[in-house]
Amino acid sequence: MDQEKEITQSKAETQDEILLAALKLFAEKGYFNTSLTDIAEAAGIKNTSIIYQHFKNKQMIAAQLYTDIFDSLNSSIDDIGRINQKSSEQLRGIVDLFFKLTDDAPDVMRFLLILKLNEFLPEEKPVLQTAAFVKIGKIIQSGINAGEIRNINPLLVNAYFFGIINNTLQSVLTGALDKKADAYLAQTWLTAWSAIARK
Amino acid sequence: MDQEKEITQSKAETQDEILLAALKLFAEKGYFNTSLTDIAEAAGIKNTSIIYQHFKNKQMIAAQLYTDIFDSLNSSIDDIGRINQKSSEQLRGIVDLFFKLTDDAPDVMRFLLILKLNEFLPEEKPVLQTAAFVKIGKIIQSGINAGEIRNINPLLVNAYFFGIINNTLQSVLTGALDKKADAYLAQTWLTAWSAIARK
DNA sequence: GTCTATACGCCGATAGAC
DNA sequence: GTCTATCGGCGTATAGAC
Repeated sequence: MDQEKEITQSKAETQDEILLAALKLFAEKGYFNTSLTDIAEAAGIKNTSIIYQHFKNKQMIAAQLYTDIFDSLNSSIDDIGRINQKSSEQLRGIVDLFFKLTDDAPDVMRFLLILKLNEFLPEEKPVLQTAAFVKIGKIIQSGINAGEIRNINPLLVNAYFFGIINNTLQSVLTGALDKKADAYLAQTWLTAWSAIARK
Repeated sequence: MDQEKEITQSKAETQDEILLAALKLFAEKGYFNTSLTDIAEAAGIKNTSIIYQHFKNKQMIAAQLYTDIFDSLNSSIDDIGRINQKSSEQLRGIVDLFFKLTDDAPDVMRFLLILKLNEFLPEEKPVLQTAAFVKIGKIIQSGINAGEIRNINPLLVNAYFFGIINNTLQSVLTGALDKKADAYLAQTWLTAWSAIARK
C-alpha cells in the first residue's frame, strides 16, 4: 500500500518541488516575470500540465506559499512567546529568527520582505493583519504597558523597530551588505531596540 | 507659430498626461497589473496607438518616470547641500523633503519606496546607485568623518536611518498610519537621527 | 496518470485608411 | 496626425491520446 511511495515520486513530493521551485523563482524574478513553464522546468517536470494536477492555477501556488510561510512564522512566534516573558526578550527572539531565516532560507525572507504580495495575491490579508504580525503588535503593546517601550503610537514603534531590522535584512538579501546577516545581528538589534526602548 | 499650442493640446501636454496617468496606475496597481489600455483611458486618450507616438513601448514610459523622478530628487538634494553644511542638517533636509513628497505627491513616493523597479526596469541602476542616493551615501560618510555620526559601516548607517524613515512613510502610504506624514515628522526624525548619531 | 497537442484570451505593438 | 482594425506572440489553461 505504501509501496508506490517508494517506487515513484509521491504526489506530495512533486507538490513540494513545485512550491520550492516557485518560491525560488518568485523571490528571484518576481511573480509576473515567472511563467508556469519556468516553474515546471525548475521543478524538473516535463510540462506545465502536471502543475494543474496539484494546483488550480498559478495564483494558487503563490497562495499556498503564503499560507505555509505565514503559518510557520506564526507558530515560531508562539514558541518564542512560550519561552520568553518580557517584550524585549520576545522581540529579541523574533529578530534572531529573522536573521537566521535570512541566512538559511533567503528566498523565504525575500517572499516576506521584498515581494509586493498584494500585487498578485489581492485576496490575502496584508502582512500586518496576519496572525503572526498581529501577535507582534500585541508584544509591542505589552511592552508599552509594562514601561519597557516608549509610550508612543504602537504602529510607529513597529515602523521604527522593523524599519531598522527589515531594511538591514533587505540590504543583505540584495547584496548591498556583503556579509551574512548574522554578522550584523548584535549591532542591529541594539540599534533597533534602543530606538524604541524607554530611556 | 505658437498658435497650435493654444488650439489643440500640445505634444508635450499629451506626453505629460500619459506619464501622470501611468505613474498613478503603476503606484496603485503595480506595473504588470497596468495595461496600456488602462493608461490610455486614464490619460483621456481614445486608444493605445497614440501612446506609441510618444513612447517606444510600455517599458519606456516607466523608464521616463524613473529618469524624471530621480533627476528631480538629485537636484533637490543638490539644493539641500548648498544650503546646509553639517551632515545632520543635510539629512534633516532630505527627511523634510521625503515627508513633504509623501503628503504632496504620494504616487512619486510609492514609485520610489514601494515599487520593485528592477522587476520591470532591469536595465536601470538600482536605487542605491543613482546619483541622488550616492550623494546621500557621501553625506553619511562626511558625518562619520566629522564625528557627527557613529563610526560604523556607512551602509549600516544608511539601513538604520532610512529603515526608520522609509518604513514610516510606507506605513503612511499604505494607510496603516492614518494621519498625514507631517504629523509624524518631528518624532520620526528624532528617532532616526538618534539611531545613527554619535552619543 | 503522463504528456502531446492545442485552444483561447489578453495585451503589446503595427499597418494603413482617412 | 488621429483612429480603426488587426496582427502576433506569449502564457495560462484544457482536452484527450496513450
